[in-house]
Amino acid sequence: MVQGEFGAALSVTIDDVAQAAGVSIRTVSRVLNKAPNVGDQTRKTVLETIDKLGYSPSIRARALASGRSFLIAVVQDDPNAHVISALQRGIVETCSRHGYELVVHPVRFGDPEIAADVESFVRRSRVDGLIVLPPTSEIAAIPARLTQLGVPSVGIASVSLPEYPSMLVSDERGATFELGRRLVELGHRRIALIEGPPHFRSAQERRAGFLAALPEPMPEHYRQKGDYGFESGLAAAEALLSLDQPPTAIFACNDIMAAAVLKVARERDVRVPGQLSVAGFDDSDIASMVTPALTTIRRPLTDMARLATETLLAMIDDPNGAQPHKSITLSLIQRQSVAPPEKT
Amino acid sequence: MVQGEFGAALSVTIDDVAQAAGVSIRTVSRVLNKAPNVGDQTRKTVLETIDKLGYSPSIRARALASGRSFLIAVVQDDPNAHVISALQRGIVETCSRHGYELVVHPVRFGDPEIAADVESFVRRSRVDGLIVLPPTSEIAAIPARLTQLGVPSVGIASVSLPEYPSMLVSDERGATFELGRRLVELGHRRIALIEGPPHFRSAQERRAGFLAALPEPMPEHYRQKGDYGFESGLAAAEALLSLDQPPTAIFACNDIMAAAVLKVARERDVRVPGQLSVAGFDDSDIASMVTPALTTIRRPLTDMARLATETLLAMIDDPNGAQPHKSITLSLIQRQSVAPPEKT
DNA sequence: CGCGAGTATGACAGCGTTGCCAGCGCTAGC
DNA sequence: GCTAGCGCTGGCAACGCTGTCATACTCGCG
Repeated sequence: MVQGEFGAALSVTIDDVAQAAGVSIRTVSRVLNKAPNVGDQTRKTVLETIDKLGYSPSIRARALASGRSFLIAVVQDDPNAHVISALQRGIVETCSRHGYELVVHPVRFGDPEIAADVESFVRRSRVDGLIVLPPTSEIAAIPARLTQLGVPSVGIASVSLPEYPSMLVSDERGATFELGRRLVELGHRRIALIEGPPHFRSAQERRAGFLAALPEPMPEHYRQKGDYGFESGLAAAEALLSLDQPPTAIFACNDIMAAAVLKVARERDVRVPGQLSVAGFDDSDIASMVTPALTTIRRPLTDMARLATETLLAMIDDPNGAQPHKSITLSLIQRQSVAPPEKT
Repeated sequence: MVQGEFGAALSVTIDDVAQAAGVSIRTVSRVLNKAPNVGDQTRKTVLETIDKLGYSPSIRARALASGRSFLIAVVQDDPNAHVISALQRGIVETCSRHGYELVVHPVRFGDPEIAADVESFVRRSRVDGLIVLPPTSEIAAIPARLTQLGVPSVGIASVSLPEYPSMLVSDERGATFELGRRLVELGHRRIALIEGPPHFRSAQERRAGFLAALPEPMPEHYRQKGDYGFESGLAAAEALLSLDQPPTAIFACNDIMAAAVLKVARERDVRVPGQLSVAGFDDSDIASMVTPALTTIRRPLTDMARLATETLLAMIDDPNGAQPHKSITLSLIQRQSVAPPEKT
């Protein structure tokens, strides 16, 4: 057993510490867990010994003995690196503040076995709780199974699912409503929409909020289907800009498709925002990199992740204390891609 | 104890299975671990019982008993969501094929305590091995400590560090050399460079390869400092395009800065690729979303991650079998932002 | 001066698995 | 016919912690 703090052997155990400090392992354990009823002098001696031997407790053994693994997992699909990465940042940060580690478990949204897959993952890894990211968080079967297993979970989504013991709901509908109203206020009347994948609840929310803000129903040919991918945005933009009466404003349900609109507009010499206003959703990196910079809607992803994680850890600490679903208001980021329509 | 595959209690243990199958727990364990010397009939009975009870072994207990946690970790900074996410995808995929889970441990590149932080993380979590992503993989103190602890690690970087028991080295220098030569072949003579952060080895490599390809030394005022961020790209592009003799080609050391060049060029009505060719590095999502689409260099990130993970798992299985460092060749992706210079 | 209550510590038994070794029955070899 | 050797199985002791309960000691109060 190597001595000294640096490079101490990985195999220093609680027994070594107890022996060196002249106390029982139970007392060392108490010090480690900041339990009450330890004498000041004893605590001091133990801490010094721990330091001297370079001991760190084995999370494995602790897990087995205490029934808690100090591991939480994040369940994610990854259609959008920007979103995942911002969320992960908030989760990990909160985890490490509380002595937890984060395990990532990617899944595929379309997989019919997805709930079974998550269940088997939880059984194997024995994580203490899960955070489920969108769009996977829209699948009710997952929280249903987790609750049945007695494993706490928090979902982050745009709609509230009763199956989740706790959720963080971002009000995407409200935000797109606000965006829609803003376009109308600016004087736009020929307003078009590029939708997200129809089986995503978030896409439905964004559409519903936006449409509700318009003074009259949107004509069918102004509603284009998209799948959040760049190619689909290109196709939709081509279709819209080829119309006899092209729109003066387009809301694409994410920034990637909005970027595609900008590209098509540029190729066709349609001036943005003069002839055409364009708005996106997500405030991803590209929103400020394209020309003109995109007006878009921002979700405070990292903060949401932090909040979700705090909630999850609270549920783990107190399995009975109910955690309410919380709603998050989003903000409209105004940049250069939206302006009043030019007079013709 | 609930019966049936779906929703079986989390607390079915190996004892329950052994009892139900009429064998000892040791035999169940053997079946679980695909150990030899188990009778066909016995194995069949045990497997059926496992299935019937919906049993899955506790990774925690297994970790304690076997000395292996079946957890590996990825150490990452996250300057670039695209890169991290592509790498993570490859790692996780390989992990789950081999029954491992992935723990993420984010760090900050500039943190002077970074090696100590990683060490303490490893001690606590007792992961079986680590994959270190760039740019953190350029810090030699990290593999040095890990090796001392006896924990296998694999680094992914643009340069080979002898401290790593195994590395995956992407030949960024070779790739930017090729890009430089290509620009020269096209007839460019006034060629400029926007560098990455000087303390990143990758940035040094990209610069060195590119400069080596040019027929003569690059004038100082054509070499602009950047930090891989969009803002720094804007500033560098402004400086370059304000020169009396502006360059006819700019290589920005990542796509984000290259996108910034495009934005500035557009604002100044500099035609790309006619008056100015622009190249980036990474082939990130935005490379194909900007107008014109960027010529850039692609690292096969997901494949690299898979390979690194396979290597790590092999090292875990056989701690003595040396794993050589491997070099990866990168490919030049030609899009619309590069063309021969216009005759003047 | 005795006793109850509170504080500090330790002994012991798990937690759910695997490592190690012993032992069973059977076959092959002399 | 006896034994060595092999295939299969089980018993027991870890692995490094925490939970629970017991114990020793201290203090204050009637």
